[in-house]
Amino acid sequence: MRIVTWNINSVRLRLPLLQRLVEDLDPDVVLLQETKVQDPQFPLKDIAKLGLTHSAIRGMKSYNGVAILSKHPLTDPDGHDWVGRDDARHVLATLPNGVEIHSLYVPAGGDEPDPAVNDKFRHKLDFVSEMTDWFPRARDPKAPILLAGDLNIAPLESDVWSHKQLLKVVSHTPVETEGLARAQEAFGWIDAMRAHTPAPERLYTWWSYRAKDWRAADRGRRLDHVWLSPGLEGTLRAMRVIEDARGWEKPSDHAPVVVDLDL
DNA sequence: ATGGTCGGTTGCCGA
Repeated sequence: MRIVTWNINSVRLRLPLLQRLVEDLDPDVVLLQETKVQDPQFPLKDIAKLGLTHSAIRGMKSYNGVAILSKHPLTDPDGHDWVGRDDARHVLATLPNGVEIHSLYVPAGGDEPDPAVNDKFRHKLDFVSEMTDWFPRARDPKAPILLAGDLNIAPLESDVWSHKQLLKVVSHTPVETEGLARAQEAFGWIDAMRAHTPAPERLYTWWSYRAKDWRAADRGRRLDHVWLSPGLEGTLRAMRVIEDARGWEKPSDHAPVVVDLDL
């Protein structure tokens, strides 16, 4: 089974790029983040033409928004609002093979990495903390669960272009990377991208729009992740970051990540 | 040290 996750940064603007991605990769399931559209306006009919006829979506006006798009039927769609905000950052659904899929968009956290003065950073830390507690309470790690999306944290030194220069930059500060490590440990999540491509090999999924030549500068960060529950241990067959998609016409600033699981 | 670019029921805000 092939699963793709992508922060698309507006699903309506980039529908042609989604079409190209689906034609190129023929995925069973696509997870999206930053769809930036309310549910009634989500382009489900166009996406069904690509063969992704089943969906679980949670959107809002202008900001955030997550989706699960699938060739196969989806049951028990749901979503959670951590930190008590109804802001469309999480959706989940179950595939016919029993695998539960979660699409997640963690708050970016603003510019100032100090929760005392920056409410966006406080929100990010609280969101990760509540999510950390939720999974062991609500789910059995032995169950087959995949969690993927834009976690907005690059945890390892080789997940960023310069560990030293980014230590005080939101996405790579110790309080964030330690929080993400706790979330991973609390449920026993397997970091599928790093299981396939171990550190210290360079592995990025995001390059700023502000660089004049993103490919040459290669100042990337691994903000997008695919996590597997212990119940899915041993199923990972392949993983690839579709870096070329960052160079397509009118690109998202995130590249898609594809995993193949033996299910 | 600074400013750089995107998207959205836009003229700022969030990323």
